[in-house]
Amino acid sequence: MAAGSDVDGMAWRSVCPISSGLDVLGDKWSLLIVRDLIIHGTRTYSEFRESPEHVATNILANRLRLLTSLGIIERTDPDGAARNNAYRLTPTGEALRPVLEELGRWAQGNLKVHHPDMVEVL
Amino acid sequence: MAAGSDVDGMAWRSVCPISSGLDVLGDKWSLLIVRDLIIHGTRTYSEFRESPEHVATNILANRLRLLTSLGIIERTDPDGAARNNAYRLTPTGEALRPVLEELGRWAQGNLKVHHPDMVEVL
DNA sequence: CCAATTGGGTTGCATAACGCAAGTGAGTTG
DNA sequence: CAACTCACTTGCGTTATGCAACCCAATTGG
Repeated sequence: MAAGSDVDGMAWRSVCPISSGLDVLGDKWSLLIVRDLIIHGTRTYSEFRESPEHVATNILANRLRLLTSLGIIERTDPDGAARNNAYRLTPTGEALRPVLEELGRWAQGNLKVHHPDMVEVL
Repeated sequence: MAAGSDVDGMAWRSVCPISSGLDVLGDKWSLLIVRDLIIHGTRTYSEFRESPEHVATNILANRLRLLTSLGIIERTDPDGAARNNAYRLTPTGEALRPVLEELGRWAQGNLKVHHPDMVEVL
């Protein structure tokens, strides 16, 4: 287990759903992976790396492993070779779409004052 | 500037609103502070500390400063003494309610399998 | 059929963020 | 006016992040 991101090692801070959602998704990268999959449908490791935020490869591999173990994403061909094997959202991951929509809407409405270059997407 | 959390030091990773929202709120504590204010209206420093997730005091002070500098929260009496001075949401902070609602909804529908003790709130 | 390339990672190490415990200092209470 | 809160700050060890380099199997080209 080289760099384990095991769902069984997940430490839940409380019984609150919001807190638990943040235990899983409360970092700067996980929801960006979900965003890319919502936009593109499927995405390979290299394609994730080409997104404008430029995630580091170790972080990317770690998050893909974690999101997979949580059932949020899955490989398009789970038995296939590593090469050319893309990721896609599971229904659980697809269910995050409203969260991203609200977050994007909030940012567009409330962050332009601090970040004027921000654009419209989704 | 003992432990500066300045909005001018904010590093935006890209022009994407979702990415920018995560630049601001993409950690395990900021949205929990917003949650407490949505639930309780106002909250003092000590009250935040009593939430079940038990945030460390330095992190709490840092996030309160950051959220204040971004205009997401404010002090109820900005000119008053530090003591008994509570925080509340600004309209920008209040606008995060749908984000938290969707996150909570998602967690309740999709995380119970990993975290059976999770309860219903909001 | 073999050398070079590409895709999908892992590893090492420096830096930054987090977490805990203890301390500080102004305002309040007894 | 001494003890006690409250709202923080500080120090320091641990964990996470970020960067660059490396690795190996599967193609691809000659």
